[in-house]
Amino acid sequence: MDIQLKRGILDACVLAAIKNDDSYGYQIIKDMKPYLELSESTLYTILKRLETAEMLTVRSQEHDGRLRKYYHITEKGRARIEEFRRDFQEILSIYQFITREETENE
Amino acid sequence: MDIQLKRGILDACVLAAIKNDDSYGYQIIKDMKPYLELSESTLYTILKRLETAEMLTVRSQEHDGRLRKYYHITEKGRARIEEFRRDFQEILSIYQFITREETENE
DNA sequence: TGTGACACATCGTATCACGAAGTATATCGC
DNA sequence: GCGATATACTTCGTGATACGATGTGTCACA
Repeated sequence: MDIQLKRGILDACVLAAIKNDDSYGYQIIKDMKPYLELSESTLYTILKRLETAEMLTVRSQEHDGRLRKYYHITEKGRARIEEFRRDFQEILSIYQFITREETENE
Repeated sequence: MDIQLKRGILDACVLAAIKNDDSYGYQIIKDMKPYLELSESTLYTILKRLETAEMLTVRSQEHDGRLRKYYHITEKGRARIEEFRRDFQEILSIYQFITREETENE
């Protein structure tokens, strides 16, 4: 998948991954894998950014002697998903523009 | 529109704007305006990049005493549009993932 | 004992959209 | 004739950001 195309959906995608249940980095990667592959360095960068933007909150919790950081979506985060949904409607009309075939003899 | 989301479609969009007929910078901006606003600095950067990538060719031509650079799409350019079309199918399924509502009581 | 899964972190790099500013010509109103 | 506006292309600097490489540490299993 083209990197530039990926860029636009990553934030919304990560937020969507924790939309229903809190989750942690490693799990998020596994959940998204069927749809979209992303490396750990990329994900943690995104999570940090979303935290700074107050779209999610973090809580550390030990699990089998290993640290896990659970991420919880905020209202701002949900709003971000909604914004993505709206933007995507525009994208769809641009997609039509890009892929339309020239009809008749103009 | 979110810049990151825009990034992914810009190249394909510009190529689509010259897909049927050769065109020049100023005209391309006007044609795309109903779908997508972009500044001159952005467009010319993209055109240069697409030329380097051999997705289009350029020919200078004088018009009313002013220089115009006409851009012509190549086979590689058309292939790029096709690639976009394929990638977009993936994007659609990710869109489903992002926007799906949790059903029943899980 | 070592290999692989789990889990998170940091650093450097390359890509890229865009605003700002510049150059130059043509047209139109006053 | 003069200023404003449209046409047309260019260059520079900056900020955002995905990702590979690399590192830290734990746990399970053979």
